[in-house]
Amino acid sequence: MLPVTIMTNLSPLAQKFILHFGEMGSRWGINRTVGQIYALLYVLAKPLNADEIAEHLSFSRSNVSMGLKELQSWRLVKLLHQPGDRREYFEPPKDIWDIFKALLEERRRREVEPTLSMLRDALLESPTTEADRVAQQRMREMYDLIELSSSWFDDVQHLSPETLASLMKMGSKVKKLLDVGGSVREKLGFSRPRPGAGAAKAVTAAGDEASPEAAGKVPR
Amino acid sequence: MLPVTIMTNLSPLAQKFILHFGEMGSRWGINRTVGQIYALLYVLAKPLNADEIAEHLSFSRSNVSMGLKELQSWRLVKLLHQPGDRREYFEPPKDIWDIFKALLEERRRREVEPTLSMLRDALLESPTTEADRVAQQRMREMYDLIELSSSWFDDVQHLSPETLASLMKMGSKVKKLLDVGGSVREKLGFSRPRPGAGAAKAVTAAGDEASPEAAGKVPR
DNA sequence: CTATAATTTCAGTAATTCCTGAAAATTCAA
DNA sequence: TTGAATTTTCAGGAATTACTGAAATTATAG
Repeated sequence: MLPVTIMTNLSPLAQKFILHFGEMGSRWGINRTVGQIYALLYVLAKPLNADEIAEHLSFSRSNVSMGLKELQSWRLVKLLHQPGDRREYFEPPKDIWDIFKALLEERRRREVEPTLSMLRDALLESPTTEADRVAQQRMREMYDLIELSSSWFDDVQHLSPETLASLMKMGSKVKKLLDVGGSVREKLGFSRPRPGAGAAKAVTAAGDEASPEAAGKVPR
Repeated sequence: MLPVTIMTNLSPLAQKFILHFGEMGSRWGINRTVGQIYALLYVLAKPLNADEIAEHLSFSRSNVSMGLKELQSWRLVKLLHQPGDRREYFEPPKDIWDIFKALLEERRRREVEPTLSMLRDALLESPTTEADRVAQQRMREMYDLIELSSSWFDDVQHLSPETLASLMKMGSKVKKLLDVGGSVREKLGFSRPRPGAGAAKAVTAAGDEASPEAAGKVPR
């Protein structure tokens, strides 16, 4: 383990960063190679072609090719060309917020959408036994929560980085906004939960019944 | 692959759920076994002991033991005892919100804390070359963003499920609260960003400089 | 205590995932 | 077109991770 990878032409600082991303890769659902390629592009902050990457990290050319494909599927690197150079160059989106959003979006798509879809199917079946009735009850709790947070995420994702940053800095203080008298909230149209936008379903725990059109695809 | 696992005494509905969690396990950073054990405990909605789990899923007893240890480390199952029974029983937290929070919390601890810590170290070093100066600049952008979202998460995590659900249902409408005249915001003490609570640092992109005490451990 | 039930550890093997080099496919300048 | 430059594919071996059964450890009823 840790096969003393030789990284040519990289400062100790950059190496530390790259090795860390390699090691964390497995926890993040990408492999060592992919993590290191991404980290390299990120710290060097300039477009590199596949040969340069292979050279820096001592990976085979084909490994780099596969890694870049993977990174592109995550939308974590973009392909570009240098004038007068036939080779493909790669770099991450320059705004870190774009990277952040791409990461969360892709993760939801791969890690939660399939489960949501499975749950939807399972909830459409008619339970025959008591055990299945209980099972569906549990699945509905899970479905409601995932659906709620998923569409919340979908929603705030379109805010500008500045707005998002402001909201985050407020932290749990947003709670107080819910507490201020109804006047402000009514003005903003909070009398019923999130009208319009085909989004969040009712949360079982919170106990407020959704309006018919908001109840969505899964019958209750 | 898919070794036609025989699951004894489980309805097709439960089986579908369990198999899905097994398959998704790898994407979620746990393995098939662990995913299935969790799913089993979740759908059956009653405490089971290790032998029962092994029986249901056709796993070896030792595998179940390891899987349960893993699930406990994620705080996704709790150990309990049945009166007059010496064996250990397991069940997930009954409130789905607790499960949700445990999951996010543990994920942050394993997937982002180490990176934050690595970045902190890297930012403490004095860059010698221009390349290192650039590298540190990139690392700082990453550090600021992760630190911001991480402490935001830390913050809202303590809200009650009901409050969280309300906020989520508002979705991007919270933005409007930021837009209403300064009067309300001043009342709530938003004149400077998140005073108190040792939390969010400045966001480079948002361009507002943090006050000295908010700048935190990493010198700028 | 002792005996037995229950759980954990761990070495060995099975299964999976990763990585490489060689060959195939694609692209594009001339 | 042609052919050199570039990228992709993929079979096979390397490395890693998962799983099992047997042995060791721990817990507790008697």
